[in-house]
Amino acid sequence: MDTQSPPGNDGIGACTALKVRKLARKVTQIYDEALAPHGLTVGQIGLLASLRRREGIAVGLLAERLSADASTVSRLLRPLEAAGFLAIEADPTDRRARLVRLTDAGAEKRRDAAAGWAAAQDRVREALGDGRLATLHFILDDAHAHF
Amino acid sequence: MDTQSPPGNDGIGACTALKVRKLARKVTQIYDEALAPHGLTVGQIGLLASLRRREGIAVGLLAERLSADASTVSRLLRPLEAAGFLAIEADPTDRRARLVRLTDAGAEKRRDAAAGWAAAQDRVREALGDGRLATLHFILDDAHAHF
DNA sequence: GAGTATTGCCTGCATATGCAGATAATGCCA
DNA sequence: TGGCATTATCTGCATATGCAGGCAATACTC
Repeated sequence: MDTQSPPGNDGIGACTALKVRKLARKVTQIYDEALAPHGLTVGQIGLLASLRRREGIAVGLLAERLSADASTVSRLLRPLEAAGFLAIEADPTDRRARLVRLTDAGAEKRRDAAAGWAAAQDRVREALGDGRLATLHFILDDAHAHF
Repeated sequence: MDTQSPPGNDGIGACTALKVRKLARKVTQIYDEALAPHGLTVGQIGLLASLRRREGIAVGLLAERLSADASTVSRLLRPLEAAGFLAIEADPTDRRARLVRLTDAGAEKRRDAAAGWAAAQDRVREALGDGRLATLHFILDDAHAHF
């Protein structure tokens, strides 16, 4: 036959990766749209949320927390530093490391943007329903624990 | 307080977008690694799986099926066409449109790479378990129906 | 049939993302 | 202490991805 598998089939129409990637594209749009008025993306919010004001965190550790590549994080920092939302300084005890911490402006921006984030979160919650969303989170957390 | 929300909290640690994106990055790696010996990425497999040999499909319709932007699809086609896996020709009835169809080589490559795809799929299945994976698919399909 | 709106696709621009390799600073061991 | 492995980060390269805008072809309206 010359047919591709219809969705729902056990062929590639049931590809976990494609389904997850598709949802990732979609939710990224939803969150970014809601956050656009605040001038942030969902990735940037996540990054700001991983920082503290007093204690700086090394880029590598930050990458680990975000489950992203250090080089990716390194570049994500640039615009946020330029915007004054975070400060980066060399670790006095290890001059290879650069410690990243939230500035007051960053903390304010984070609080400020939380409303947009919550709106997006609500929109997803409404689309899926409380139960489904909770289940999804549970499975995602579980998956992250297994990989 | 100056703390970021610990994971699992109702703060940004519970961000659906970040969780989904993180999993997308992870599964992409798993599938791409398994497909690398076949010279394909998971996105390319998905694209090939959406094509037929006889009937060409317009780029826009293809993009719609893949829930991706037409410009993205347009560019994804390039290397696959260059590799001879798909053929693109102008639609005789509408010269704006370009019809994409699978070549014999493309069909063979698709069959060939199916093994790698299945291996990745199995790896994810093992990590999550049959039940969780089925539930995840169900929720993802449901989500895609709601957005 | 001319003028306008719509459609289909592509290119330019921008971000996200990861890998491999380069650099610099540390750690370790003879 | 010299030399080598390790670590932390960054840069270059590549793909994925979307949006805005541009071009060409088609459809619609009067």
